[in-house]
Amino acid sequence: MDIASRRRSEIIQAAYKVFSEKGYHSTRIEDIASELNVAHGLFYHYFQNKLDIFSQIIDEVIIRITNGVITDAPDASDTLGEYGEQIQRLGERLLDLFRDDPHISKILFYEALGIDDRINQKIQDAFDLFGQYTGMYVKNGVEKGFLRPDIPVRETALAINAMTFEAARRIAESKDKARARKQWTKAIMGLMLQGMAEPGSKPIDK
Amino acid sequence: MDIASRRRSEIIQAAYKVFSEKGYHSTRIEDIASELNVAHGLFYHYFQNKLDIFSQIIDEVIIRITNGVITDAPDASDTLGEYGEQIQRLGERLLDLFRDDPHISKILFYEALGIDDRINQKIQDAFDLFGQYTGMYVKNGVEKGFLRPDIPVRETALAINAMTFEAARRIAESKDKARARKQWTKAIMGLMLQGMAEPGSKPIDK
Amino acid sequence: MDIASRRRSEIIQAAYKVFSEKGYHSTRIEDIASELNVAHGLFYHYFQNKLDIFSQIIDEVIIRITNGVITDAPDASDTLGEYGEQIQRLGERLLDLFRDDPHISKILFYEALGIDDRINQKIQDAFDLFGQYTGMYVKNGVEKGFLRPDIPVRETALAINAMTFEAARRIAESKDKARARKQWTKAIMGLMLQGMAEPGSKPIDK
Amino acid sequence: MDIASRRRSEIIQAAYKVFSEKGYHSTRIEDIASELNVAHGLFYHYFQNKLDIFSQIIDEVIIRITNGVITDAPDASDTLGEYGEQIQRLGERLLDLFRDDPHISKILFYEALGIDDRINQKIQDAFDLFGQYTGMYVKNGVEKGFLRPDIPVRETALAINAMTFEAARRIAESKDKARARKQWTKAIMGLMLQGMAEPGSKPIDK
DNA sequence: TATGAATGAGATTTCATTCAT
DNA sequence: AATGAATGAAATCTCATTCAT
Repeated sequence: MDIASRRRSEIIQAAYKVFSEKGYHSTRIEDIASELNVAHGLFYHYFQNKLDIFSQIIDEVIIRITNGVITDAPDASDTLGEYGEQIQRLGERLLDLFRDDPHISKILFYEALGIDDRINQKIQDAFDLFGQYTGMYVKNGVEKGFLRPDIPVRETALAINAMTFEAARRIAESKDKARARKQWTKAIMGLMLQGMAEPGSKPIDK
Repeated sequence: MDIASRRRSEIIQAAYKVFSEKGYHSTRIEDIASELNVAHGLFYHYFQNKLDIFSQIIDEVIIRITNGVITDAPDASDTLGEYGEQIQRLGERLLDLFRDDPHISKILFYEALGIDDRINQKIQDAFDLFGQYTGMYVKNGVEKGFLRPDIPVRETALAINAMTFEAARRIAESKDKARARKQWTKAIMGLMLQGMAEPGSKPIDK
Repeated sequence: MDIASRRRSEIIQAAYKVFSEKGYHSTRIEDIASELNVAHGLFYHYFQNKLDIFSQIIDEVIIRITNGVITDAPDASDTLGEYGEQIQRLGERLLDLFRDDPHISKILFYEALGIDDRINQKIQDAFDLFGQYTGMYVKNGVEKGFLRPDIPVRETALAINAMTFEAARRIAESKDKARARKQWTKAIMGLMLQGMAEPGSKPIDK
Repeated sequence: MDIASRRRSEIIQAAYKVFSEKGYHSTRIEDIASELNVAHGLFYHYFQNKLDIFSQIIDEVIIRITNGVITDAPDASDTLGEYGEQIQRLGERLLDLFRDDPHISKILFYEALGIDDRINQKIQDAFDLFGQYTGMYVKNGVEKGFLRPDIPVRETALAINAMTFEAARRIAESKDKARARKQWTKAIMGLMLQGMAEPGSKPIDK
């Protein structure tokens, strides 16, 4: 890797840290530069402007999540049991990502929105993509017959993701992360596989 | 209502609109003032500064949601059937709120975070409160015996809320809102009451 | 005194107080008005603008000092003894004025200068007038033969005044005002009548 | 001297000039900048804000006076004659300072007071220090026996300083500065060493 | 590649003053 | 006479961006 590329990623690293700590608007180019003990003018040798680097950082974060999470083939499971294992692995990988990089949560959920329409769209697109991916799992389960056929696939997938991201955010902020993770996994897996109802209790027919 | 109070709410209305459209940082005091055809100096007769009014708007939004949603006694249901109805009413009221005021979604989910730590905290607190409220429903169900006793109450409650707010946001952005709402309701109610599993399919024991 | 005149002097009183406490630039018209529990718009029924009232206050202060101090005929004393008594009475009257109104010192020495050229000039003129008045005493003493004939009258008079105003300012700020006043009187009278030299000590001839 | 330091002192020089001409409040940052044909934003690279630079200027002025005036050892004189010479040198050095820099008088006596409490205090402290210094001279004279033992040291010292600063101010404003200086020196030295009384005239006993 | 001095647009905020009621 | 809502000029300060070195 040449010097320029190294510098470039150093700046990205520094910016990533500062953005996630202070937020986009409170971060001055100077803050990023002084994080590296470098003149702030140098910044503009590597990036167009402030939004440019932020946008790239968001891209990277999204790619990181995408690559980290999307690995299994969604049609690999043939039984509810396999499905459960598969979906849990999926969630675990996501939680690992957030655990290993505490900035991800802050920048993605708190600092990235409301800055720029294109960034909003990017994030929106990413969540849509995750939704589609989760949706493929659900669809597979329905087609294979181990998930209810009347499930609204897209909305259910997005709901699962919403729960999962909420879990990631909450675990990141919790004291006892190990315990929080266990509880959240149980809660989400429970809702997905069984629902909350005590077997035997019957809802009224509608 | 005297002139001052009227002006005050006019300014809040205008600010609410502009903030939700342009976001906090892109909104200039001038934008709010010119929305009312008023000198921008007038703003400072009624509010300390830009953050002050934004903070008050967030307060109002939170109060509106709280009042709109929290009405039923969480221990009113005695059967899974009643519980289902009750929880659905709850969700419907929330969706009504978001449907009736399109700005609410934009300002709450896209523009409010990352502006100021106190605002972040306020929103965090509100979501925690909603979580506790939902948690009381779940707890009631567990105690009455129609919900599984091994549910992690707090996390499940937060998961339910996460799904519900995701639904609200998605419906607000959807074209066919009526249909979206129906699908989302079905998805969430399905996850909560039944889970996704096709009855008969058995997960592996763990 | 009619209502209008009463209001007018109420406002002057309030303004005098606030100006002397906060200084000209830090005083808002609102501060003056709220001191009287009156709408700030009312101010402009009685005064042209902020500088107008400040200028009038300075006028009043100067008149007060002038009237309070300038009473004796400067040529009334015929001996050094009478002169000493006369000049001491003069100083005492000035110190009384400053003692009875603690604001005078603050507004005159700390807050009035550097606001406006015309105000500077006014104060300058007043001090010149006091200098001329003191100068008449000195001149009388020289002419009557009990003061040294080689005294530079104008400068000596201004020097005496400078000491006296310094005394006034310092006494106003001192804890034990009675003692401070005694010491200052002794110091100034001593310099004027005797100088500091121990009789017997002779300066080198020049 | 590097570019930054040079610029820094250029700005101080320009500010010093403009402040002394227009006063603190009438001086806009823009005025200082345009004095140097420089963008006003540059100001903020070198100084925190307007008060910051003014405060530094006052510091410098005080240091300049202190260094320029306080040089002799106050206990160096053993006779009234030596004392007279010493004290005159002291005054001359002060007058030289004010003569060589016409701004000093304007900024110190007209523009610096009433701006900010900390600045007021600074000036107050400086005058107190000068008072103590002069007081050491007086004390030395009393101890050596060539000054009257009943002199109130502190007040007399402050009175001497008050006269001297009044002299400095008046000379700065006079047309014929050389003559004014001669007269003032004579007046002050006369008061200090001899008093005004014609030898032979006796004050009444008290 | 690196520096950091310099620029200047732009936003917030203050508050003296006006004026309709 | 009294009110206080409304105006808008003006000033401070910030900081992304440029560019000469």
